[in-house]
Amino acid sequence: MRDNSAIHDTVERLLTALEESGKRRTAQRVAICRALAEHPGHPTVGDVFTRVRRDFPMISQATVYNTFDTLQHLGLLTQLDIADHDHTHYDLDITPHINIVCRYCENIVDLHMDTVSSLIQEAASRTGFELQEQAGLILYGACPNCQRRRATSTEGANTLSSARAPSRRNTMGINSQTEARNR
Amino acid sequence: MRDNSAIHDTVERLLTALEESGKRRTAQRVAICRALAEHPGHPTVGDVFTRVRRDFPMISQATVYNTFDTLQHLGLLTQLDIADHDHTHYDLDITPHINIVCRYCENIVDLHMDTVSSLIQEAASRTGFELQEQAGLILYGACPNCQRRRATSTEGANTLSSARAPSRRNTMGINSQTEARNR
DNA sequence: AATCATATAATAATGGTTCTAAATAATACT
DNA sequence: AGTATTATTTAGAACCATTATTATATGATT
Repeated sequence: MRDNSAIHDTVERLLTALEESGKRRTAQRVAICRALAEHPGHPTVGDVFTRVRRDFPMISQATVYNTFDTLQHLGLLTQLDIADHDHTHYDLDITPHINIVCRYCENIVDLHMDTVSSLIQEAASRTGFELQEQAGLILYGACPNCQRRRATSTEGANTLSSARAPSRRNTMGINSQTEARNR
Repeated sequence: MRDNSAIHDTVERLLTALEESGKRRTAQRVAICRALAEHPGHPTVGDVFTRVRRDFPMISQATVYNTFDTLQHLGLLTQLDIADHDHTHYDLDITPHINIVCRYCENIVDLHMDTVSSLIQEAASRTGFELQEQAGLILYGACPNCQRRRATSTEGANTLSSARAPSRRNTMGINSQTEARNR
């Protein structure tokens, strides 16, 4: 979702779905969908609002909230309520995956694993729930950088160390994305 | 965690940990820990505050917030930020499990599965994160009751139906906690 | 009992999100 | 085209869970 054609495709996918559900293709919605698609990580309403306002100075925050809400109900956007974060994050990746959150730098990393989908299916089977496949599971911990940064202080309890240091980064399903902290 | 002796043990476990960390065993903290242990589900600050105030009319909400915060930092309490819920929930169950939330009635059900722990370990291994084992993963969906209640309306998209109807059902009252044990 | 650090209560402040009503834009209809 | 109708947006107020503040109270220590 980095290069221009991919961004354009994503924007069109969102807008087409909006129109098919009876919503109108307004200039504000186009701008909001574009800002969403261009954002590399897990944007907040504030992130998108700030970006859209550059081209659209009169836009209201409520419009961003409303558009996010609509996209969410269409299943195109997942809401991520992350413990201790001031703002709600959103995720355009609606495939089953894990969002891993660093407790210290608040970065969010995507991890795609086949087992997530089967875990959800088994959970649905055992409980009788209809479960959202799109849900991004959230796990909390300390990222490698913050582990090093805190290496001299006392080791926190109830954490699970990784078996090995990762030999390579940003490969496989790992989508490492540094987000500016919105405060 | 239902009968009196189990509740008492839980309360003592919390208070002992508080004291070992240098905190005092005050009457307010005893009452708060008792209310936590007595609650069958995933209480909010308001739940505990309301309960404690019956025996302790002068208690302040801030005391509940502060005690929860302390217990959380000791790893004895997990914070559950559930999307679209007005209040933050808390969970005394610090074993790895899944919290399944109904989008319609807002009930929360616990599901313990062996695969959760291995999923977390694999995620840690792949990303280099130190991950909290205690984390309760959150999944969203529709509980069996609400599925039936909505059977006549349009089927929502992006849901995953369970393979079979659950063999045993539990009453889905407010704050009911279903314990689906892994065997 | 005096001292000192910690804990609590009461209340104010914060701020993300939601709500409201009026203005505006887009579509449908003549 | 012009008008009616409906959806959308805007601006700002309101909401309310949570956090911060501050004075008072409590408990441990000597």
